[in-house]
Amino acid sequence: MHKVVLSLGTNIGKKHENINRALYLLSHSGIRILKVSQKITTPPWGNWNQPDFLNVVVTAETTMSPVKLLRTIKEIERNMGRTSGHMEPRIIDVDIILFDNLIVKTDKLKIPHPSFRERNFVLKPLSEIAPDLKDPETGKTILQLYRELLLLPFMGYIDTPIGPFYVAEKDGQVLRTSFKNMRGRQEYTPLLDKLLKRLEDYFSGKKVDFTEFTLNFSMIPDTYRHIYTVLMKIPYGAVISYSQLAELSGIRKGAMTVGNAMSKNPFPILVPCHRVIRKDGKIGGFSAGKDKKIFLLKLELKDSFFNVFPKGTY
DNA sequence: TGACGCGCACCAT
DNA sequence: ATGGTGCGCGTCA
Repeated sequence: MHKVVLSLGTNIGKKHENINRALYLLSHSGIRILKVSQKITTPPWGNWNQPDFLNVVVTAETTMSPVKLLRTIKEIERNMGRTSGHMEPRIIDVDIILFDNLIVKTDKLKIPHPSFRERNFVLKPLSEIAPDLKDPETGKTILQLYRELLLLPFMGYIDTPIGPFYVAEKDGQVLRTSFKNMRGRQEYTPLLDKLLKRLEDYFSGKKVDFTEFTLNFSMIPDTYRHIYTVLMKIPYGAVISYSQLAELSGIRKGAMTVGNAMSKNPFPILVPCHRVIRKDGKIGGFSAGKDKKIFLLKLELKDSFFNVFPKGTY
């Protein structure tokens, strides 16, 4: 007999009935439900333009293998009318969170669920029904993981034409932005919500001013912080060279310092390092890839991009 | 603590 | 291509 943890979610139709129906189907498919958590309502994450979710977590027993369990779950989802894909509204979604102490990492199946440690709607209810259960990957108990989750910065993202863009918040300030995946509590706050909507506007080509957001500069060296502050005064659609920015910041012969500061910019887009270009008219580097810098400059400069960067300069 | 060496999304030669 | 440049960081005493 294997002990498993499943997470169920729904955000279409009669949500309580969907959950109950899924539990009924599971329990008649060779999965013995042991404990069912409270149902909790969770705002959508990832794509917020959809209804709230209703979630529960269950502990259960089964003799099935992980792959067989996954197939059974997918079949139940299909039978209940699930058609939509990832990050879309769905009538039912069942995830395998834990399976004994097993660690599985294949394309089709990942156990433990790769992001369950960042999800309140899993850890909170699970810490009520199985606080002492251990995560085989970290060796920590569910209760420990839940306590740690509460200390994690809030994190969200939007899909942009140049890939996902991540933002994190701590104590009402923007902690980081990034084109790379970030760890954090997968939940929106009013601040993240507002920021992501502004970013959506920005990526759709609107002129957006991000200076209303307070950035957390606490772990940033003074010189870099100063350079970032000066750079934030360079408006949308304008560009400046590394050496000019150094001069504006009062650092003589500081082009390299500026380059270093740009390469470590913790707030891409909000601190507009993409507006800093080489003195010889070339584009210069960008941590997330030069193609992204070119996209952002085209976005801001529109047609005049080709005047500022004639053929062969990038 | 402080000095030293290294590396860097640059720049002028 | 090459070497000067400022700064932060890791290392060593």
